[in-house]
Amino acid sequence: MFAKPTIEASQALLHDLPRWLAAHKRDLPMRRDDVTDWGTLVFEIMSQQTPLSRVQPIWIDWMKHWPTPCDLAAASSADIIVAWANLGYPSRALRLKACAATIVAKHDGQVPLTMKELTLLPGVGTYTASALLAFRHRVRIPVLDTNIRRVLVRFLDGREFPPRSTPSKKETARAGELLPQDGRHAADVSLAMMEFGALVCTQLAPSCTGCMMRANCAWANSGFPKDQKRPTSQPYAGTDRQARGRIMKALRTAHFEGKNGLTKRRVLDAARIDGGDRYQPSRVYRALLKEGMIVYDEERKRVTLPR
DNA sequence: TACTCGTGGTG
DNA sequence: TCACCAAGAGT
Repeated sequence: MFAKPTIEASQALLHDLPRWLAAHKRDLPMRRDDVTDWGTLVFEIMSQQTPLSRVQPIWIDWMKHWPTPCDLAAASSADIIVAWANLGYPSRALRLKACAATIVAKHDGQVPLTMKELTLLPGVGTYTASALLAFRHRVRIPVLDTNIRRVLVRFLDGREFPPRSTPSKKETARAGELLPQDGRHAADVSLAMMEFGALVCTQLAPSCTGCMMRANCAWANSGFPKDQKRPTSQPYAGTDRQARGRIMKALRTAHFEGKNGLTKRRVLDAARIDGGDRYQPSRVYRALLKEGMIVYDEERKRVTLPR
């Protein structure tokens, strides 16, 4: 299922790709050496399913306001959700605050540096933990994001897409075995594969013409076979997610403008969208309350972001 | 395991 | 125009 690289393929992955990266590397403030562990962790969580171009300005502003876990743990949830702005999946903002609180409570304010401790933090999964250890601390550990997985299965296995939505143990093991022994070099290889997947070996329209990896690419050498089942794309228009987004945007705007929340009626109106069913507004409203994303003030009769 | 969780750019 | 996409995690 998961092929080992040939000598030539290994050479391409371990030497050609890092060299390519050096020539194409962007000077991102999130990658600078003086960024703290916490800054890196914030960046990785913001980057989950989110384009870097959208993350960069918000991350810069965010780190000025809340440079340490202690700062964020003490901040208002409402301010945090407003600062999260249009990054999407705003539950990540609350998880990031919970993550900060856990680091303060259980790790004396210092970001822990073991896979076990990291993945126990709210919002931190296998990818985020390994990315912090590899890119910030040069630990030799496989980093399997969607780009690296796609690059590896195309280049080594001749498949268009990874077989599962989440990496199996065998896939993770193969990715770990092919890394160079030196941690610093290994991190360069991972970052190069990630960037290469994002810029060249893309999901929809890879730039295979003139690709520097083509000679050893198993996918190219087998004629670019199309995968039968493509990754499931998620509809959005008319869904609960869109309705939730409308509510959160209305409350972010109200909070930003200094208003004391909105009436429940206004909130339910905001949730009415084309394609939604008649129960959708109240359904998503209740869900957001339950998740702690919004709060209802009984006395003032106002819906607000959580304090 | 499969499903749910936003948002705005893009070909 | 609109389906598809972008450094995953939680349940």
